[in-house]
Amino acid sequence: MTAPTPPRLRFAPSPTGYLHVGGARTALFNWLLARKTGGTFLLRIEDTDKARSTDDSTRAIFEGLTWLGLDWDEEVVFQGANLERHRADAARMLASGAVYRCFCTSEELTKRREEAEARKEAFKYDRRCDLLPPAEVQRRVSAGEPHVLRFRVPAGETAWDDLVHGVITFPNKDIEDFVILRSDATPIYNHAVVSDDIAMGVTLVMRGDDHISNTPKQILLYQALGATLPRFGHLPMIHGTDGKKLSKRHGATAVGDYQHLGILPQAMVNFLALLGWSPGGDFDEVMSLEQLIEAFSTDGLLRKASVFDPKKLEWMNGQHLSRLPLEALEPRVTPLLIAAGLATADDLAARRDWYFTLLDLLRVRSRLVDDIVRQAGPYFRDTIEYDADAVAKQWKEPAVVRPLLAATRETLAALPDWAPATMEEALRALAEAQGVGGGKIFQPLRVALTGLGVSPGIFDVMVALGRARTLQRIADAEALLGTMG
RNA sequence: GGCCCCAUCGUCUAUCGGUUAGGACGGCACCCUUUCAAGGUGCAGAGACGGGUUCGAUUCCCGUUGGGGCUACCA
Repeated sequence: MTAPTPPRLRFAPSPTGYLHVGGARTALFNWLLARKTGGTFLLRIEDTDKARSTDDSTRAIFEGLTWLGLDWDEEVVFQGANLERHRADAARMLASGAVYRCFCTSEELTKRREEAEARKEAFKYDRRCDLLPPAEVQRRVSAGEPHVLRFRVPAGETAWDDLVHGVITFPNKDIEDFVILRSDATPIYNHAVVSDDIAMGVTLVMRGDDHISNTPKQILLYQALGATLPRFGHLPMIHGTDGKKLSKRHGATAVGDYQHLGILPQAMVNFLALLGWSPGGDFDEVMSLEQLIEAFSTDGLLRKASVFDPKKLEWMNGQHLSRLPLEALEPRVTPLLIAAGLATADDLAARRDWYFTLLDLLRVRSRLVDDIVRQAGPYFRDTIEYDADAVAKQWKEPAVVRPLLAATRETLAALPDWAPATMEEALRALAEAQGVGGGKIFQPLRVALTGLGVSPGIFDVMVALGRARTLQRIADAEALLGTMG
């Protein structure tokens, strides 16, 4: 036995959209394995389709990976920059006889394909150009006739021991002589991938299930190029709730969408990791990136496609929201608070302790980062808005509520200190003196202080608000109630 | 159509031949409680079907059915 060499892994997205959650999960598994084994995680942008590739997409991929915390170890490789090597590799295979020139135009091919389909036959390139006499090939090449390079698929079968599926075998007769170089001398996907993976020294190719049928072609290419085969592993797809491949019509599918929805990167990564992978046995599903690395193993990779459940993602996010150290949560919330016009960076920095206490209060009742911001208004604004439903329910009888609030205000104003225990004791005593239950005091008070029917515990609210503002809010409410009676 | 992959509660999963088939999300009920969350407890809910192999199959094999992917001079 030799000591296992740490693998060189890569994530190779094409910049034709945004970073899809499926792609993000593929990247994550590659990254986790690299971090777990001391291997190397590489990033390659497959921009050979110039018509569809955009700089925006490339940027979205970088931003998405960075947001998720998936860093890559070497300089990003842009596939488009390797054109000359792709051509040289193709030329080598032409020289060795592994590929041949094909003069069939795509129009002809399309026509033949349609005819075959009309006859309900499976279309496969018939190798007619491989049968051309060498002299004719020479003549047409000299005449400058456009042509592609096709790989001559040998007889036999192609198989590999897939990291997640075990042995997968394809009879070569089912693989057509595929194009590797277009007539404009640019490489086709499979060829560019193999050429680059060889050049980058990739030893383990982990990618989506949808690439299984590309793998035998790529293996043939490795062999024709005389290169050492990497290990292959095919991850199951992620489906929408309807069981179909996740796509735009399922709603948010880009990781950027979730970032904007208020999902934490920790939660996204945690959720994605558990889609198609399980550490096995009993375990706490809420895990940090570090814990994921620790627990990760290719043994736990599943074969079945999984359905993306936004509900569970939200739950997962709520868990992370509550468990994250406040120092780590703060930078996720602060920009949103500032953007909402509730506070300034200086203000928050100046009362950091107060701010952290408030965050701790609000995050328990939040699933999304935005939920925190949505609840924060009453603690920052000078004036509050009254929720109509809350008013209708808790201030139903102004003539009763108003004097109770006045008594509450006076009781609070007379308190020796501004501590929850003191407040509770005094207000419960007040309730008893008034012959009402605590709720009759607390609920209208909540509306007076926050304008809302729901909030953190009322004493926590008063501490967060401070004595002056609390008393002022109650006085404001009394005045408002006076106009309602 | 051809080739390939897949198959445990609605969803994510545990189980590596012997379990009352366990957990999580979601749902429902209850508890806690000044509201809402959080938390706690409980309930409902699964081995697609048919053959084998075996003393014994969710688990191994074959078939059927169902789902998915690929089938370009896209990636």
